[in-house]
Amino acid sequence: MSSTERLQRYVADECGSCTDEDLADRLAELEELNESVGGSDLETDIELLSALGNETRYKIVRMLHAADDEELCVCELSPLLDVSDSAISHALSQLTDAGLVTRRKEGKWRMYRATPRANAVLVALDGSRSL
Amino acid sequence: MSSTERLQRYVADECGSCTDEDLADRLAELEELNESVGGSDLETDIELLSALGNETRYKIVRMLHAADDEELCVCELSPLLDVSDSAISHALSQLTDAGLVTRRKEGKWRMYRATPRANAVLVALDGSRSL
DNA sequence: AGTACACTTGAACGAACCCTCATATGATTA
DNA sequence: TAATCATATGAGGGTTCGTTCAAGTGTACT
Repeated sequence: MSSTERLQRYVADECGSCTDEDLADRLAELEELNESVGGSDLETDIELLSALGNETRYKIVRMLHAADDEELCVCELSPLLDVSDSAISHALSQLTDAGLVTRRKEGKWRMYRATPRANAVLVALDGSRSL
Repeated sequence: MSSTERLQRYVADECGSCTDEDLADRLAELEELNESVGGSDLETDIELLSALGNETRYKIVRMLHAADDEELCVCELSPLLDVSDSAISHALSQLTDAGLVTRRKEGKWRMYRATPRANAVLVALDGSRSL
């Protein structure tokens, strides 16, 4: 069964009848909704969201965000995360790739900072909690 | 090696010296950052983020968001997603659990709508893209 | 140069995920 | 009541993920 048959029945249900033309119109409308999805850089957004959607990585970004635009070094994150340094490093790499943190060398230490985009997403999460 | 030793060396590097007291102070500061993480309902946020961090589910929410607060029925989502109806249904359940969409029965059809929280997060993503 | 340190990177492995197929449910129609 | 339809739910299996361990950089100190 093609899935447009079901859509045709739905439009008929909605409007009383549904010619092939009506169906084509509806499909075009839906296609337009989908276009707007494409315009949003799907891959980048999903990389960002799935990077944040993990406890270790989320906690890291939260701490950097709470640090109020100050940098933190790996050795400051480590005591509060109960995973290995290696896991933290993997997490930070992924967060960097996703555009959520930036990295800077300071002697033998590595400093990390949340990006404006990371802050924006966290602010949105906080602000929408009670909606 | 306890990870606080490394932190102690870091604080010493930063400030010239680091007594056990200085270290304890620093740890307390970091602990405070972590408290603010706890205040953000970690589990709920992560459920939301990881729900959105998948192509099928992200596309669904994007379409519902683009539909401008109108409902869409499963049969309208289906033609534009190249996965099975079953996969779409699984996706919608997970999105419902995560608080990103709401479900309503209309005869034999099920209507879905993006929640205010879903809209807020997508707006934040769009608004922060160029930062 | 050699050692210690602060991470980073790659391999590996169990756990979690995301899909499909088969089956169930609840509503509508014949 | 039986059949059909729209969707949901459960089981299964291949794939991806997240962590740890082991080994690799690059920097600083001796």
